[in-house]
Amino acid sequence: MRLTRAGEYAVRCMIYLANKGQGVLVSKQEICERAEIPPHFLAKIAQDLAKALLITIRQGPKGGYALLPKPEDVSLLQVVEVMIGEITLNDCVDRPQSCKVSRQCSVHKVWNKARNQLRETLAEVSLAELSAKESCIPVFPDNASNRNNTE
Amino acid sequence: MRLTRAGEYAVRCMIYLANKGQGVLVSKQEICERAEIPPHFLAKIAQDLAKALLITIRQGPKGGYALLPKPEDVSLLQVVEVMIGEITLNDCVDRPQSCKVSRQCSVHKVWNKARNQLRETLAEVSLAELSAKESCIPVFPDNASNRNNTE
DNA sequence: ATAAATAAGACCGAAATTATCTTATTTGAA
DNA sequence: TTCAAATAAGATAATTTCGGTCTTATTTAT
Repeated sequence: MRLTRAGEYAVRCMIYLANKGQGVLVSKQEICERAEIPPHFLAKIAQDLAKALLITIRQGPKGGYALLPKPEDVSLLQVVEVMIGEITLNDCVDRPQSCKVSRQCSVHKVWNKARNQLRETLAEVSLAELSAKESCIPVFPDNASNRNNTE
Repeated sequence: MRLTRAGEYAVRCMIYLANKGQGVLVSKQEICERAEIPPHFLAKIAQDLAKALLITIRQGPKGGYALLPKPEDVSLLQVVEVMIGEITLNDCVDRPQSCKVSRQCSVHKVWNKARNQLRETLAEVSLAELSAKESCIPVFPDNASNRNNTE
């Protein structure tokens, strides 16, 4: 019960882009190197992010990725669920047929509460907040196009 | 990011046993049939539960499983974590080396909060509470050796 | 036109999951 | 005290998911 690598990479990629600023084009190569993501793997992840309208992709020379919405409009939950689907924690919560009396089931209720809390916690935080603070993704001086990070 | 079948089966088995009452021996067969668990799979799960001192196993004719602690002393979290290990949600939370600056990382902090909340929610509820209410595990009249369920 | 850069999706190996099967071992009862 | 019932213990196997790579196509700056 843990986030997949794809989910982890997607979060790193999005924070890196958020750090550059909305709409700022960044080459795939740069993202891969700085955020330590296998190039071909990022390509696949980026396609999912683009499909979800979280980034735009530009092909050709000088191509790359750019954050589409404003950083404050993208939650951690959004990014994660684009990659791993909606979080349910328990089969029973997702598929009523796997549990005959799901609505009344006491176990179901606990999992449902846990699930709502988890999604809420991840939904509360935006890319803007995450990239403003120190994170696992290295921030180089030349990246600070839209925000200072002097401390 | 969801509970495994093994975890789900373990919960069902424990609730079934809790319904019978602490120390009441129940045959593996009965549990399998009523809680719909593949027999050989339950055998393996039971070994883990026994190792964690949540049940006792009796071999031979008239053998079976019995709940070892009092139902109110076993939380849903305990049962789940016996099967899937300690819940961490994110690699970064579990293994400091996977994240260079884990302690200061803003993403890390969110996952850590989410993880603590999730574990807390699962820890709050005991087998006693779960088996007292309606659940996915069928309760037959002859099972009500220690509690009535007339409504 | 050409070369650079990414798209799209097939492909693949490793690991985890979800079992099942086989061979002990225990134990109640004839 | 033997026999059969019931579970233990661990090997094996099918399936799915994960993590990643590879190939071919498409886009686009120069």
